[in-house]
Amino acid sequence: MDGLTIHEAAETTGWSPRMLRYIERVGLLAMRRSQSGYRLYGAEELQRLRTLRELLQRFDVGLSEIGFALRLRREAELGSAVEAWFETDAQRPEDVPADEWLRWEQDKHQGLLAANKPIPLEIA
Amino acid sequence: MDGLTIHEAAETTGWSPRMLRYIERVGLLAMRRSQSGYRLYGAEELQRLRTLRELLQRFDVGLSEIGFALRLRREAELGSAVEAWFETDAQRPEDVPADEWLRWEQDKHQGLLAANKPIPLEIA
DNA sequence: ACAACGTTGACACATCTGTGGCAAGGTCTG
DNA sequence: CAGACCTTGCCACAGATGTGTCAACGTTGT
Repeated sequence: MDGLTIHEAAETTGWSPRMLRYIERVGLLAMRRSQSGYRLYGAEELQRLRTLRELLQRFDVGLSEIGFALRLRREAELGSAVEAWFETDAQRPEDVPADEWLRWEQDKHQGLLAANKPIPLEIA
Repeated sequence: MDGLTIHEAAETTGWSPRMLRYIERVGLLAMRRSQSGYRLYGAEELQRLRTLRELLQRFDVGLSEIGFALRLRREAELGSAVEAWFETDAQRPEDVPADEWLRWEQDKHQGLLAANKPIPLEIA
């Protein structure tokens, strides 16, 4: 029985057992299982879980977002489509007027929306 | 006054005026404004909005997800941190047992969770 | 065999996302 | 100047995310 049980893993990683199952459920990590179906956490898994935790806290992102990043690198079509959409404003013609329309203090404090500065769209 | 108004833009792009404002609010596109503050939509903007629409429908993703993709390419640190997290299972030692633990039919029908097949984590 | 722990599934709840609608007030046009 | 349209802000609401807890049932260790 090599590997910690879910409670032990929870203690050393900072996640709750509940969340460890959830992380698996949303598709971020697939733990290996004992024959009877118990999840087994080895050194790698534990490390990875800790790293994930730091990642989320450091950048204030959610599991679903990491999940999307995973989708981006898994589904090539999606990746290039998104890439293409962003890229569309790479070759900008020179006629961007003195842009003021950006009083982007909006409600940054309110938190979550508009942490991204928008892509300035140049006219045709 | 070059450019359509928000209602006109709404009609030709398929978004509602409400959503056009929302898209701006979440940081995906910054429309240029008339001196009095009206949003102005030119050919480029319209095209981009249509493309965005297709993108979301084709891959069933949300604005927030595109927003995150934007963050990924804007914030270099975030990007590499996420990349690094995924990469950690690139150089896998050869001892992956006959992996069964993947009866990933879970509740795929139930919809949104686990559309991602999880990263199989190899033991140490 | 009994306690301690694991598994999935369900109920619950706060917060966020994506929409709509409405109010109060500014702008444009006939 | 009146009507139509714009702006931002707020209320509302369904569905998703992130967590907790509890139930019903299987596994393990002493």
